Amino acid sequence: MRVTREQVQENRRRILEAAGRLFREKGFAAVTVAEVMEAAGLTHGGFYGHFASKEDLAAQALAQALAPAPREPGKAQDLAGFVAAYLSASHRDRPGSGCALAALGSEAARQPAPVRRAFTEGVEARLARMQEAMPDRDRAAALAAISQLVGAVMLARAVDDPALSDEILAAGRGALTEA
Amino acid sequence: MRVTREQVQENRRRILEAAGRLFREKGFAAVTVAEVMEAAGLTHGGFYGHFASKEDLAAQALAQALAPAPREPGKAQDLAGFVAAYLSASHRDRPGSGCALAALGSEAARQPAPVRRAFTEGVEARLARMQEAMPDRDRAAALAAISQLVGAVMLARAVDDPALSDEILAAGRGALTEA
DNA sequence: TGTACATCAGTGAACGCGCGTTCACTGATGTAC
DNA sequence: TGTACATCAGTGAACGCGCGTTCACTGATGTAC
Repeated sequence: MRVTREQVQENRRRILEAAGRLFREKGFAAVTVAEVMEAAGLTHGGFYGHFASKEDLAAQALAQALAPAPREPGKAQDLAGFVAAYLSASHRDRPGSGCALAALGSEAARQPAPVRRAFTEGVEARLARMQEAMPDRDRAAALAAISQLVGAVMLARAVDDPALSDEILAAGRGALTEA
Repeated sequence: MRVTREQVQENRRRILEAAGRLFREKGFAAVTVAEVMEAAGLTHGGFYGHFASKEDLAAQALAQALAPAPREPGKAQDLAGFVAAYLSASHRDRPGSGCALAALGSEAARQPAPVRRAFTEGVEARLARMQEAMPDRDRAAALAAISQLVGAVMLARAVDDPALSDEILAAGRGALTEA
């Protein structure tokens, strides 16, 4: 059944949103096209009307997931607050709505070119933000901070010992706060 | 054709070695049992004589890949040297023989229990080593250093811009050397 | 030590299943008049 | 504005393929005597 042009755009948006969440939760390989479409409230057959392939979806969903959220104008960069939120148990426990760099980092290196491109642009966007939040430090310090954040969340998620997981997050907060 | 008991052990060793390399290079999902067996010089049918399942192989291969290399006795811990080697282009470009934490980190969080157990033991072993290399710092500092190292290599591999990739590694070296 | 037989590691064909992708069809939307 | 028809987004069955796993078989090893 045909659908209004507005509904087409809304459906596309829902597919991308569901894909972004599912990829972050389960990884690229474990998510199926049918699963994404079902999460978006559609059937799998219509998928190829919106995207050329699963790879195309992965690249676009990653790009959207990593697109910088529009910053409230006038709101100052708050490094301490950002670090606390990033290295929180809540972020660790909700990868689906969290940072895609930490959720998909080691998988991204093996993805086809468009996916790596989206990932790289995400790193660059986060770098720009981090530099704004650390105006008295150089670009290298901002890059190191991003590595620290991403590495800590990734390890905190992978480890099966809750105490060690909490310790990893706390250690990251300590390292980035004292610096 | 039956094979000597020594050959059985040698074959098992080769399967684990090939699996450890392939999993780090391609990730858990992208590696097939047949591919591992072929890399070990065998045919796929014999696999289940050695391992209960692909998951069992993943857990054992990861445990072996993360087992601490026997340290040369008397050799002092050299933090600067370790950091330089870990954050080198050579390590970045050879995941198959590199650190499994960086190669499989974000995927490990979604693996079944035995794989996560092996990963966790790997983190603990690296933590013990790192603490020996940083005798004047506390455990949290060692954990933060590991997060920094793992995060930097992971990002350096995922990014598709060689200059940015080099920059990420250099930033990590700077952060861990000045501290 | 030599021999006969039992064992069993490895082989390769086959099975079942799930996945990405395709396609004929449906029926509501959009448009020409 | 109303009507007839063309368009096309979405549906769901089907296809092809690759993968994990199983299994009957082979033939060299291991062992009992």
